[in-house]
Amino acid sequence: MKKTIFTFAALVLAILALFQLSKYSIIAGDTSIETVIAIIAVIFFIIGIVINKRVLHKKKTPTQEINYQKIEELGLSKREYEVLCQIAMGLSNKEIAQKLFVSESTIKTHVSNMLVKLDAKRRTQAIQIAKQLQIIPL
Amino acid sequence: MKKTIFTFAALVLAILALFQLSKYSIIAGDTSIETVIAIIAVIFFIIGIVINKRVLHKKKTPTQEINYQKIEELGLSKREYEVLCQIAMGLSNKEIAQKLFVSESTIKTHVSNMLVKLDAKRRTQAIQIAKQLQIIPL
DNA sequence: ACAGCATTCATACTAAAGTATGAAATTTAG
DNA sequence: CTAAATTTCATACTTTAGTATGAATGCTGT
Repeated sequence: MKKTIFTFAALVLAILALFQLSKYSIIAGDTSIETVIAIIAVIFFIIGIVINKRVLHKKKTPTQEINYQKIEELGLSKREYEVLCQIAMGLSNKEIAQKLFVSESTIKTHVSNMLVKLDAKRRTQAIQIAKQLQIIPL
Repeated sequence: MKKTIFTFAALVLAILALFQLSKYSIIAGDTSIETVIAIIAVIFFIIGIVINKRVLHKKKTPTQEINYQKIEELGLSKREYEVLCQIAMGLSNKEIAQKLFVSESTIKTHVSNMLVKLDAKRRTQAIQIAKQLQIIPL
């Protein structure tokens, strides 16, 4: 954060200095107005690009947003969605049952209902569809 | 493409007009040099940001690079890798067999060998591991 | 209170996935 | 050319996945 403030301050000072320099150059008559304007234009053009790049780089966290609205549209219940996520993690029904502290048959019920709602024939297809619909993280 | 050329031409004309305008304003004496420079600076700053945004937007194709070296490290054969990709697409063994014009038992063999090499217990886990290793597209 | 939904579980069944083993044909690299 | 690896396929078997049905419990909104 300190670095950001320092950089910003330095930038402002540099710009002010540039302004003064350009003014004196024009008054002194050894530089045309067009040249000064062109230089200023190029410099700020570059500054614009650099700052934009910085900003975009900051939010370069490809955290795939989850489409919660889609989950509701599909009518997926909380439990069904939990099971779907565990399936995507590569767990078996038995493992999911242990993780969620329920019986395997319960998981089977959830899986079966979830498959119908996602219009999938297999759990692997459910994973594929869920990723496409962006309802589970990549 | 025509739109790009037209936009670019319009931009250049606008800039030239701006230059002339600023020159006359200064000569006429009803605008200070500082003001003109400031306006130019802001305009080019914005132009820089806009152009940068356009360029970055073009290559906004997050085409996940596939780590082919990793595939070799794992000792996955061409066929095993093909099968892995089809599994990730959500296909069953039977469907994969039809797609690759071989018998289902052949696919089973490939799957079994692939699972060992990926150190996975199930095909869903294989998908998960393969994504982590970036050997299949997201 | 009660209808509706989600969650839980069981049993019984079918289908798909995965393992093990053996073997033949093909490709590839030395 | 030969050895090693790949690809192919089959059979038999075990395990996991998925379907169908029925039922009990608990929560929620009207």
